[in-house]
Amino acid sequence: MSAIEGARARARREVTAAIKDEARRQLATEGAAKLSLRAVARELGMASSALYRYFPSRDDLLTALIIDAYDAVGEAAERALARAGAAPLARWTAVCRAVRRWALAHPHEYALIYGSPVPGYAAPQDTTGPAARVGLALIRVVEDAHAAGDRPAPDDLALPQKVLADAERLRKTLGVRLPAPVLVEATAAWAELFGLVSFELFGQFERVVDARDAFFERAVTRLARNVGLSAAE
Amino acid sequence: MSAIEGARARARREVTAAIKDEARRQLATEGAAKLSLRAVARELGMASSALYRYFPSRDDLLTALIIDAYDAVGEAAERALARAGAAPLARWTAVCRAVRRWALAHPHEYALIYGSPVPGYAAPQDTTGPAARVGLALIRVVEDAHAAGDRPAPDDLALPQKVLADAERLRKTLGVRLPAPVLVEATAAWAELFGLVSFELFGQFERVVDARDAFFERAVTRLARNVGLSAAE
DNA sequence: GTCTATACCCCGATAGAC
DNA sequence: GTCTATCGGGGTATAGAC
Repeated sequence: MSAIEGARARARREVTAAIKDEARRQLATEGAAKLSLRAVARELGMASSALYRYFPSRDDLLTALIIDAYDAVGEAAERALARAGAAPLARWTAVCRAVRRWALAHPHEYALIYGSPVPGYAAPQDTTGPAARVGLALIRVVEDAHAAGDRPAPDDLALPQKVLADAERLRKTLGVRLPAPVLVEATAAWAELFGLVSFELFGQFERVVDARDAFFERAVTRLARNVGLSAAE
Repeated sequence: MSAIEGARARARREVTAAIKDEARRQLATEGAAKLSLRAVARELGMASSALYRYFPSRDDLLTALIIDAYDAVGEAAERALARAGAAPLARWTAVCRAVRRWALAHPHEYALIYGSPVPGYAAPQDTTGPAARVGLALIRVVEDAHAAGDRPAPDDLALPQKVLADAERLRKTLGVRLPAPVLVEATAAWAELFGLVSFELFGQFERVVDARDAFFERAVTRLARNVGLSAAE
């Protein structure tokens, strides 16, 4: 009986995976806005109505793809961090590079999570955890460097009360051990990192930046400096 | 005769404008990927086939919307610059603020040009001119500041040959009078600025950054410093 | 330049048989 | 859990009359 249950569960997992794989393929050709259960079913040789046993609606399939994508880029970032050495700048660069590499390898999944919101689709709460993973990896790098000593953080810019309040809240909810000004700087660097990647992926660098690898390297080194990690170590 | 021609031309311009207005409205509810000539025609009380006299295909309408959007944000940036005073940092911030303000006021047009590419749509060459306007406004700020003296540009980061070559090419094609390292830094700041705006508009700051205005202000001040503009002046 | 009509496609979601 | 059939929409694009 439990063997049968196991077989059923496995079959269900496999079909679910096949549906998501095909949906990801269609993300590339049609885009998230036009993701269609019928087209997925057609390609899989199933009746469209059968898919509703796996995903109760189109939006649920979309949600699954979004969570998977956040998890994939988050895992890429975390693995890069685990493989990196001890030098703070090298760790920072490793995470940034991993994000860009994943994005270049999965442009349509990247667009799904970091591009324009899909009209009519409202992200459920379940995506926020996976969505935070890259940011947390970056914070961890800065945190470690900071814990290892010195690094007075170039917080010579004015820091308004409200921004400070955000940072303090984040410190608590995420358990970050980092001075608020540094956390603010890290948050900005997080957004700016994705600005670089998005511009490259979404075509803004066409006829502007050709040496993409080297340009990116240089830019994230600057971002590292903004959060208090210097090259000289 | 020429009065008739004038009337005809005016009518054509007006209908064209009405089509684009309605299309922009639909951008908001359906997104660029689902922009539909039929729906536009229906809303305008025209037969769908009549629209083909104005835009030979859906993609041509899309192109018109894209060019308009680039021109609108570009003009917002340029007007902000024209109104700004002489202080380099203030000028930089004014342009950044204008971009963000326009984006917040026109989120769907912003998504159209800075969000995920529309699948199956290939941007024609005509968009590159308008697309460059914001970047050029930013460069002009740095250029003026640089021409006004000092500002040794913190180019203490390594600058590979290939990146230098890109910068030199840009210097020539755009007629920029700026040392290559500074131009590289400005290009990165340009992408990073839109990273900040996109994260805010596309929902990544949800439950992360609440004090959006102040956070943005602080972040673009940092970007200004990255391109060699300091607060102390 | 606008219309109707048409060819030929697409979709999400559900009902009910097996 | 899969199917067929169905409801009730949607779309691009063209032909040909006016």
